[in-house]
This record gives sequence, structure tokens and C-alpha cells, in this order.
Amino acid sequence: MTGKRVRHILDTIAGMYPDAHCELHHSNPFELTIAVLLSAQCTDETVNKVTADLFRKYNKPEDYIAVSLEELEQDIRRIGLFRNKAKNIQSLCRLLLEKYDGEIPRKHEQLVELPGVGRKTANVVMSNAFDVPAIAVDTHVERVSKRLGLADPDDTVLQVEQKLMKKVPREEWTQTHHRLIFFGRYHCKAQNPGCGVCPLLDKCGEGKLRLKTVVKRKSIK
DNA sequence: CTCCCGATAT
DNA sequence: ATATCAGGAG
Repeated sequence: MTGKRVRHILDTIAGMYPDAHCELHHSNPFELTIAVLLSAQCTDETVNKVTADLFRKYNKPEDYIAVSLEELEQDIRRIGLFRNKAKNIQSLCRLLLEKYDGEIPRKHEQLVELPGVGRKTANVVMSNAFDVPAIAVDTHVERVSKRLGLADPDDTVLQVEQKLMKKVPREEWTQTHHRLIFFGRYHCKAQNPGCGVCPLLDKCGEGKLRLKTVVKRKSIK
């Protein structure tokens, strides 16, 4: 993996998605944290549908702990994994009020201590809400990075993050993160990736292999 | 590693 | 019917 090849990949996805951005609706760091927590194993679109009403009903940490656990569970039910997430949100809000005066902290070490907030969510909050360069490795970033050879197939998400940070200039981390997500979500999809019309096909071993398989299937029929 | 889990696409 | 979706905790 040469630096020139990395540059070519970054420039190509930059051309495809010049203004890739966070698609989770939010108006402050607290709302962003709640939205990202809710987004685990769920599409952004579904999260936005739920938070549209949720953020109208709940504004501050106090609001989330003022209701019963069961009521909050019902308010986020459509997201899935709602029992874990409702419990985490209430624990998160109590901890914010106890230790941080109800505000979302800025440091990575503080963020990952929050209930329901892991490394990926912490990186999203840091980069999107506080403008700290970070590469949050979600399912799309992991899949795309491995397909394009930016990481190895057996790498953990942490290893993928470290390899991307090493290969991508720091000032491009956050934007690259968003472009990799857009590329994975709208083009290099998990089930039906658009290999046939992919500008990175010649740089993608899996894409070529995948096209052969498709041709084979067609010829078998 | 398993479990949590409803909505959507294929 | 099955895979997948901006993961995290035990």
C-alpha cells in the first residue's frame, strides 16, 4: 500500500462525495451523543424519525431521568435494542449531571466512560461536535477499508482506525471518515456493491473477484 | 464470544 | 426468509 495509492483512493471518494457530512439530525453535542448512541445497529433514517419527536419531548439530561424507564423505552422502541439504549441514556444523563454539570465532556477518556458510549461514538462526538480530528470506525468504514486494502481482513476495528490514522493526514481524518461512510452506504454497500460502475474497481481485489462471480452466476442460468 | 432488537432491503 | 443497519456491555 503506497502513499500514492492511498492518495488516489482519497481523491476519488472526495470527487464522489465532496460534501459528505453527519446525517444524524442534532442541534448540540448532547443531542448528537444521544443520536449516535441510538444509531447502533440501526439506520440513520430510522434514528432521525425517532429523534424528531424525542428531541421535542426531551431537551436536557434532567428530562430523560424525569420519566420512568418504561416510558423512555416506549419513546425509542422503533430503534431496536431499546431496553439497553433506554437504560444507557438514563445512566448517561445521571452521570452527566453528577460529574459534568449536565454537559457532554470533550476528552476521549471522559467520553468512553459514559454508559453506552464506546470508542466509535466518542470519536463521532469529538469530531462532529468539538472539531477534534478523529476517524470513527463503524460498519461502513470497516467494510470499505478492508475491501480497498486500506486495512487487512482480520483487523479489529481498533487496528482499522490506527491504520487509517497512519495513512490519512490528520487534517483530513474527519472528512475522510464521512466520505468513507457515504461511499459504503450509497455505493460500496454490504449486499449489492456497485462494482460494475466503481471508479476504484481497478484498485479493488474484492471488486474484481465479485464481478467474476456475478458473471459466473449469469452464465450458469 | 453472545446478547440486545425493530425496521428495511433484497 | 435472511442480511444488514453510523455498537456496546458483560
